[in-house]
Amino acid sequence: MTLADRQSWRDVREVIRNRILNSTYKPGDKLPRDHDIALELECARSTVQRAMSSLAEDGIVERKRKGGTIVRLDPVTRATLNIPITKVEIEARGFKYGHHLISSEVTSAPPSVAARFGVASMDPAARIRALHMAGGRPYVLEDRWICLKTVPEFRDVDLTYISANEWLVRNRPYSRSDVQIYALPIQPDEAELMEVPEGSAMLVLERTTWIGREPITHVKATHTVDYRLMTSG
Amino acid sequence: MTLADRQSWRDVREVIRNRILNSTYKPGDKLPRDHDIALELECARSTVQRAMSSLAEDGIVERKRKGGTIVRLDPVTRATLNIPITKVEIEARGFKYGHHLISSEVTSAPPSVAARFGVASMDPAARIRALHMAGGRPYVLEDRWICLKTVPEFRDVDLTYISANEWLVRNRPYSRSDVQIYALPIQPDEAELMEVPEGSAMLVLERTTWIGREPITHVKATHTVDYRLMTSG
DNA sequence: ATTATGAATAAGTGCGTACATAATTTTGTC
DNA sequence: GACAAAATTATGTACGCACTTATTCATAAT
Repeated sequence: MTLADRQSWRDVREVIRNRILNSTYKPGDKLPRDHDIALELECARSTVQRAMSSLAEDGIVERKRKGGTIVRLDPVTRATLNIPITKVEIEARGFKYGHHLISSEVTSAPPSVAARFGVASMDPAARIRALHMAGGRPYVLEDRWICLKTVPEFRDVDLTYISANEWLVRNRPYSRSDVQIYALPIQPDEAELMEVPEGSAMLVLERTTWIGREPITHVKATHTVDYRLMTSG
Repeated sequence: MTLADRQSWRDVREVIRNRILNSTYKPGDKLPRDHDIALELECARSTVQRAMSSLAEDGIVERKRKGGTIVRLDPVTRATLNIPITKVEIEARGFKYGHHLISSEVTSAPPSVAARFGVASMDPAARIRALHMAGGRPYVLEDRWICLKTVPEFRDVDLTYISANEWLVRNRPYSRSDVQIYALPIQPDEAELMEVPEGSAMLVLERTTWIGREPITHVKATHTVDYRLMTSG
């Protein structure tokens, strides 16, 4: 199967992907060397290289120096989530954004939070509890810890004007983040804030972010009952 | 800041990323052309190109032909989920995998399912309900629809030996998938199966997969109460 | 039999050039 | 001034070569 003329590395990727899909190459099989595929498809090795590294990124094949390329034995679904700034998300859905500060204090972070950052202590820390509103209705309840050693300027931010969420993302971009997603019955005090029945099943996203090795913030975001995280790709 | 000698495109990416992090380039700013960055960092344009397209994939910058490269105004957190075959996931956690078929029938798929595939009808369809066990305890309850027009061989699969999940992923790789994640209180009949109190908050993953434009399968997977989806990157 | 040593191999990276493609800006025409 | 055509520009892709690096495999030394 020779590709006629003008081709992009995406075409090469499709050819290889199709061979995996139709079992020309089966899970565990070793693929020909980049060089040979290049000869067969009449393109440069660098084009094959680009296609193959894309397939590797997608979790479809595994590549090892000298070992060559093999079709993954245990294919994984790689789904990419886009998590926007809450305000942007709400406005994109056509609702008016609102923000209520529930509490703000400087205190000592519990070990469970420090553990998320992989440090023994992250004191002093700011704890912010806030409610993001969409069209006047509760949308996300966030419980946030901020490492004041890493972000000392945060002490001077007026949270009545801008949410901690937005201030941080606009002023303190992170270099690494970790996300956990789970379901949780809502606590009695939170049920009132979120205007849902006690014990409702809520989707919770916990995000932890670092700049380099320094902790920035850890946030537990509890979403409305009907909230859905979506991916496409 | 000139890079000394041997450098990989990852180094170039880090230089640019750091400039964005420390606000040398601010959200909305236009970056220099690849060519100029290449001159400054003393490398080839193709190296800059590789670094830049990686930053674009990560959602940090946006690139347009002629328009140049700009720092994204609304930074998004791109989190990549790895969703393995359930059996592999359970065994990776050190539990013995078990699989119980609850029901299997050939029927007509409801409109809500067909709608997920973006088709008017996907008949005939197989509906499989099954429970995946980890160390003898319920782990995932799956409610699956399979398009028999796309996957006719599925009629002959003996589901007492292999789960629909595993058979499909090993025999019918997909080319496109869509994932939705949400929280849901468990239904009374499902509570008994999953051995949890009625109304417990469950994490649900719905996955829809296609091969080309043809529907393959849609599955609603309800996870154990303490289940956490994790991402790192 | 076990462990160093080293040759061979296949992917990873870098470079420079050429051309393709899309979008913007300039120019030309009415 | 409005609109279409053409020049310009920055990213996208392709290619071939050279070199690097990790890993395997065969061989030699212990």
